[in-house]
Amino acid sequence: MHSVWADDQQREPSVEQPDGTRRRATIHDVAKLAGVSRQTVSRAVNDKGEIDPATKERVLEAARLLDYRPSRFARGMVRKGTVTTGLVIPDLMNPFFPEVAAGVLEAAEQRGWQVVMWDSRIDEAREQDALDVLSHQADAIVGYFKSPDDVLARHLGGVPLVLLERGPQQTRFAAVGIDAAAGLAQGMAHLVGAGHRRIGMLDGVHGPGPRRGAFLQQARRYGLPVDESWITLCAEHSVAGGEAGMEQLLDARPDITAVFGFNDLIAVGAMRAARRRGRRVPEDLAVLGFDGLSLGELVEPALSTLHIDKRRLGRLAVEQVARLHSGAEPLRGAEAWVVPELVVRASA
Amino acid sequence: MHSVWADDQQREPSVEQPDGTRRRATIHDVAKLAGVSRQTVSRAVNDKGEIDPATKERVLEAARLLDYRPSRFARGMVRKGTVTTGLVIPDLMNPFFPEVAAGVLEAAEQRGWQVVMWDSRIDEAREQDALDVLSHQADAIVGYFKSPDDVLARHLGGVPLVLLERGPQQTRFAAVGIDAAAGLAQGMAHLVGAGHRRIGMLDGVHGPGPRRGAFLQQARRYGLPVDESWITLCAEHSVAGGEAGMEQLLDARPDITAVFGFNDLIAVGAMRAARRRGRRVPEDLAVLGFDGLSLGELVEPALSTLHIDKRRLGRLAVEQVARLHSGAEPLRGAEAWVVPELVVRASA
DNA sequence: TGGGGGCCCGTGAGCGTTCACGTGAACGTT
DNA sequence: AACGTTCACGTGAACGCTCACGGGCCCCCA
Repeated sequence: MHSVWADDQQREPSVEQPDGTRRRATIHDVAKLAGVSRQTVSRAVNDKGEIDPATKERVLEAARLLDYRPSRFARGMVRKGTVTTGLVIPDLMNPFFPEVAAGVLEAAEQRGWQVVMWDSRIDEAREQDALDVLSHQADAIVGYFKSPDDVLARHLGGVPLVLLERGPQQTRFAAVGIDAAAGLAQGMAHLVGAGHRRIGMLDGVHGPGPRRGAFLQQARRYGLPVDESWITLCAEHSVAGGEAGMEQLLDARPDITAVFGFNDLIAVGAMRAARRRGRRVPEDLAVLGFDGLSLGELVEPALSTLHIDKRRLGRLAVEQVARLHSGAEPLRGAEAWVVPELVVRASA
Repeated sequence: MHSVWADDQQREPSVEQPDGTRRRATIHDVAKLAGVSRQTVSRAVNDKGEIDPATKERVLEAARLLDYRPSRFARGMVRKGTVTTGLVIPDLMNPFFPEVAAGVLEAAEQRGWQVVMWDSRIDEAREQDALDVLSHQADAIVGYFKSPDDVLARHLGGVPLVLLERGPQQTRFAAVGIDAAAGLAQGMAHLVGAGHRRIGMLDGVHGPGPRRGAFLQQARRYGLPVDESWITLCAEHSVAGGEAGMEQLLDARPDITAVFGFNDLIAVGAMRAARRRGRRVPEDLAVLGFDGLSLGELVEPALSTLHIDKRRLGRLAVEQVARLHSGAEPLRGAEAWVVPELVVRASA
């Protein structure tokens, strides 16, 4: 069976107007061409009952001829219930975020919601552009944002927002967080248990955050000779960033025996840089990551890491949106946190 | 400065109706509360001119009180120009696709378009669900689809479609393809140039496609003792799939000296399986991938691969959409193809 | 022969905005 | 004193669709 659709859909506008310009066909155009009323056209395209099969076919033929497609706006006006949420991701190249996105998409699909996605590329200005646009087009927004609360509020225009990876004390918006403290408790226990006391950290670009805080807290707890000077900032959250950071850290603290990376990418970079400097991993230097990317299993040696369930993070965020949407109180505290789980492989 | 927004936005509906139920506030509610006309409210929220600063403030205050947000549907009705395209990705866990998506998002953002995303998870039914939904909500759709043209057309309802990675001879829709032939010409030349003649292939789940075709063509060209029996299908496009496939291929053809993987993930799996079997890579077995994922640089040995510019692929797809949208002829042939580039690293 | 009940189909209203006007007041100009 | 201008704001219409009706028509049974 040859379908007319596939051929006709390539040309865009379809109805000639008095002034010569072309315009998308409306339900009225179809009705006129088929010699019926708008309502009958509506019945045909939405295949509801109460229509003669013959006229239905005639109407559909007319619709095909005019390349008619119902306006989603007009439809949305009268049929309530299409929910769209915006999703703002900082960096699609970092394998962490696609997985979070997958969780969001999965949960959204289950609820019959749609997700319009935006890549802020770790740029604060683009992040605000995202808000400006999405606040007009979405019923709620979830995502990663660097901007402070008041800036967000200004660009939000009253649209509900769910922040990813911010603790309740860090924002007055609804949020879904990662329990860095619980994660580092496991991680540091493991490192210390293996005899390490001189432990460095490669922190992310944003500087002091929960992960660094938890790291220092654990260091104090075990009485390690570790303070801020054992921490190096990486210029970017990538393997290259980790390599550069590690070079720097090794210069500053040549005597470290273990290093904790802000995320797996950085940790992998750290391993590479260390080996280039002639240090064996894990014998001379243990490396612990954070995130649990699947690429950690692929590198040599396999990366020990604090694994977090990224899909769950995304699903939780959608859950939060649902609560805001229904007027319920958003989850606060432990329910809205995902706690990392130590995965011991070869690197530490 | 304390913003009212951030607090109020948490509760959802706002206007009490005669029957007791609650309803989202409309521009009319705000107008009534502020004691002005709809038009003045419109002027205030869109901050256009011709309004007294004092009344503007009064109106905005009323809007805040009612948690008023303009309906995107009503707006879309009267203000034309918001373009939304649907993006259907088969598997967000495969690092290849997020990068394509990044290209799509980038190009869409430049044009001021929005992208609603859908993860079909390599499921043909979900793929059609995606079409059913997106055909109602998007002005065009781009993505990966397994379904044949006529099925697609049936679920498309006339919405323009741009297929990713299908050659012009494989579909009557607009498409953006990968020049597998050109890629494999480089790849096989390299392998043969290194002395290999017994070359196997780990193909993807979908069976015979352009990559396999090009592989066999090159094998014939060089007169290699290679036919379909040197090809093993992998159950999934993942490292695990590649490992399993490689086991099988080594059983069937223990004498191969090189193998070409359908994609990098499979190729990495192949390397791992081969090494587990005691074969050194590349000395005993050369491995060549396809895709150019950045994780290829991270594994041991680093993966040689046919690199493709995935972002460009995404950008091209948006370009195609733009053409369809403007009524122009879509790109056909070479302009709509991205050609792989051989990147020689350690594995081959 | 009248009336009840399916079937098809059309009509008006309304969804929430914005746009193109129109209006009245205040002010300055000749 | 009459008139044009500017400013601040309001009024009807239109956007494209669906929903709740209402109205013919034909058939069947009393």
